Amino acid sequence: MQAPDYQAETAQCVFIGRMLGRVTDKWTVLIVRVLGRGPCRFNALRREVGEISQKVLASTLRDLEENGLVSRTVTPVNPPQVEYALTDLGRDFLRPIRGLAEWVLENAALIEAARAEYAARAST
Amino acid sequence: MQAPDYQAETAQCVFIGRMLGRVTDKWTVLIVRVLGRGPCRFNALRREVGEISQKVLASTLRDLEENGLVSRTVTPVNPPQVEYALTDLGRDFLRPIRGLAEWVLENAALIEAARAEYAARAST
DNA sequence: CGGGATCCTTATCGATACTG
DNA sequence: CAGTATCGATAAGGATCCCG
Repeated sequence: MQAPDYQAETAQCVFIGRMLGRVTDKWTVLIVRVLGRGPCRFNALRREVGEISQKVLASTLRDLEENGLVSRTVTPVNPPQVEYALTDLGRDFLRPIRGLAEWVLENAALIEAARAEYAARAST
Repeated sequence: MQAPDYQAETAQCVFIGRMLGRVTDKWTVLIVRVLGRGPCRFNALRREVGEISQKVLASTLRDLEENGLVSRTVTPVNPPQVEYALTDLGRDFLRPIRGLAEWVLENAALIEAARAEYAARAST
């Protein structure tokens, strides 16, 4: 027997899973981290982040904006200027992300060891 | 100018991003959560998790095993019996995951509000 | 400079069928 | 029961061109 709210919990987890999915793709973490150091414009962001196509950067930024983690400020000058920055929510989001990041870093050796052992077992 | 270890930090973040990617697909969180309640066999796991194909379940479990978060114990009886369980590392991993989950739940309303506002802006 | 539109290439997912 | 193998659909990612 399980707790009565098990189904609700499952629904929550699906919701969380979706949010995690939105938030944890390959690039989101990198972008949030760069923006954590201060506002940044599109192409500057692109250079800082590394090997990302503008399409993916644009769509990732749209997602972040849609979820309220990033703000987008257009200054209508010539040439156009668009600044991206973390919102309060986005800055707050750095906290759990850092928690996860720290965990990964702390346990990187264990994970690598597990992977090596797994590879060894597989090739035997 | 930036801190001298910025490149290294970037590499770290790419590593973290990869780990996050491994760890945060649609199903991983759900599976880890179910296993957090105790060991479970393949088909039982499949029923508990919900709408998942055995292919995806199998490959997700392989990934988790490869990263050392889940153990796989085969008991050679008839019919075959395979138990999956969290390893110590996997149990420890619940901590940051829960941190993230809590953050998502705490801020779900804000995120939904941001999404609603964004949608409203877009349709205008 | 900051993207949108398009096309093409790859992973990913799911369903079905088959094995020890 | 616990998977692997195969196939088709679909989504994600990248490259390129173009426009305000």
